[in-house]
Amino acid sequence: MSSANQTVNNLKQALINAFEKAQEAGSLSKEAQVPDFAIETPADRSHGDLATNAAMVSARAFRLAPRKIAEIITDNISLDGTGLERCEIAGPGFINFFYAKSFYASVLEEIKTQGKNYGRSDHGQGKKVLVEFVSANPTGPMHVGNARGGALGDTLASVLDYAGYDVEREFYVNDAGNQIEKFATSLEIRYMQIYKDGYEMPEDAYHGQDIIDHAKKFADIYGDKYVEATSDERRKALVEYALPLNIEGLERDLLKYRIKYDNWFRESTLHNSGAVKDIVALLTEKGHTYEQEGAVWFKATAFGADKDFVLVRSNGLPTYVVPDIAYHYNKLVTRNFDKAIDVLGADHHGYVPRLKAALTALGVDASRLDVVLMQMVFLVKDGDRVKLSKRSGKAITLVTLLDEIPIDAARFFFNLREANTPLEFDLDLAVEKSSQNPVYYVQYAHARICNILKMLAQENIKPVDCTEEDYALLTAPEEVELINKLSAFTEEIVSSAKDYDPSRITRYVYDVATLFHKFYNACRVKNENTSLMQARLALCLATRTVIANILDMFKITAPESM
RNA sequence: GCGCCAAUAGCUCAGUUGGAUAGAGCAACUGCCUUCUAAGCAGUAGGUCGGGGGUUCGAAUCCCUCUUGGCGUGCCA
Repeated sequence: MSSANQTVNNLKQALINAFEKAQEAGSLSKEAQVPDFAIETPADRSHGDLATNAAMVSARAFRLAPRKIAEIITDNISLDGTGLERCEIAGPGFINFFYAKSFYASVLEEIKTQGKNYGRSDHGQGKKVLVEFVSANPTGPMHVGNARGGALGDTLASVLDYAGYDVEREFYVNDAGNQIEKFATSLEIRYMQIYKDGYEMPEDAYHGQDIIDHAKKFADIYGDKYVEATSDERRKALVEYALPLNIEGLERDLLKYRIKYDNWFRESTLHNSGAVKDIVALLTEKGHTYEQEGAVWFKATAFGADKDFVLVRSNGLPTYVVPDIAYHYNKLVTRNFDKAIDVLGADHHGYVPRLKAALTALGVDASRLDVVLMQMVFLVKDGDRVKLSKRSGKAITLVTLLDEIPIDAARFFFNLREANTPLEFDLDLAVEKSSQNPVYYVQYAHARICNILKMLAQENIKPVDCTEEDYALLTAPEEVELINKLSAFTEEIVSSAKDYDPSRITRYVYDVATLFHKFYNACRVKNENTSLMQARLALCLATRTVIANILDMFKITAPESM
């Protein structure tokens, strides 16, 4: 447990004790129950390091003015052993607490001891979590939305790992169903166009250049062998040729994006194993389906969804939802993950209640499925939005994007905003090597620290262990604020994991960098006073550890010089 | 029509789950390098938190309502 978290717990207990003591002494009514109160860090740090609203929220219960209660509490509280030094009453009845000097020393010692593990916690209790993200259609190249999903999902998985979950990353390959049929149709027409006239691409086919390229290369290998074959044979051959290439391509491109999956889960396995059919049978067996106009419907409204929906079309083929249900059943029941987390585009939001309804009907606790919805990405170039269009085949692909901007920048920028808000991605800013570019700003802080160490090492000055007295010399506001920030790291990760929101960490590391740059400008590390210099070196090392751990979590490089 | 999400400084966004004087970064202006990286720092200016009601000690935050925008509401995925 981190020292910051420890201190909060200590304070909570000390406050509870103070209430009890005051009640026993008769200063506060014995009948009244102490309500839940909060301990937080004040927005304005000059108010104190920690604050509680305990007096305010219990005003009604004790029928006393908040400030009066605050006085009684502060008279009765003992801060011994809490890591806090003193407290004072302020404003409408806040009680503000100030850290003891030893707190700062303990933070820096803790970071030093834990090193690469600083920030990790057992919050997740080793629960098994499956994070599924990107899962782009293997029928074509990935687009910018997939790039956001990739950065978000991969980083979220890392955050959960840090927070103590047992995490697996998974890509769901839609290698079956209607989309593959459409893929086959597109390939077939492009292939036939090479040899014959009169083949037109339907409006809803895939019009991208990649389909034409596949058809050409296929023709290079097999020539006109499939022109006279039956359409079924032709389509099968084309798909068997092109699909594996596409899937390899996805894997290769994502690897370049520094994303490595534990599993590539094929939709086709669910069809082959009979799992898809079983879902329909199971729901029917339980009496949750009915037939109408030749189709099999699921009574989703009985399980909280807004509408019933079709499971099996009148042509006998299942809709896309059935394999999806089978897939999530597989995640939560067959493979028994405690949690399944899906990172999806926000246009899927209507589909989530339906999937959950089906899981509920199957007797699965649907709260074990959490969906992170991701809003649209707008690419901005020269101050204008570049409109993305998937249909035209002219959309900017993930590969093109990564050719244009550094991967470090992409992974950082896509985690700049919380998932559920539209994201403006400034292409000009992402390539800029200046202070305006937040990823450079953070990396620069890391490089600066490395440079200080390097310069001092040249003068044979090396970091040594510090005593409490050495640490106690860190009293400048810039030093104190930086240490405070570093102490909050573990809690920050836990919050980020709870909210499924890696962007909290992005902002956090930016704040750390800011506070470091301020410290750097205000306090010279190299110093006549050896004790002070060593204490500041320890602070530098601790800062570097935190920044490096976060960049590692984000799979962004931490340069030693820039 | 119904449902989900959003609206905060000129722009892009935070706002610790209802707390203290609403904060950053860009853009604008003014300063700071003979001393560890100026890819940095300090400062000035910028606000009817979309509008209107309500809840209470206290609201950007919760409830209602209206306005505007995005998305969904397929026997497409």
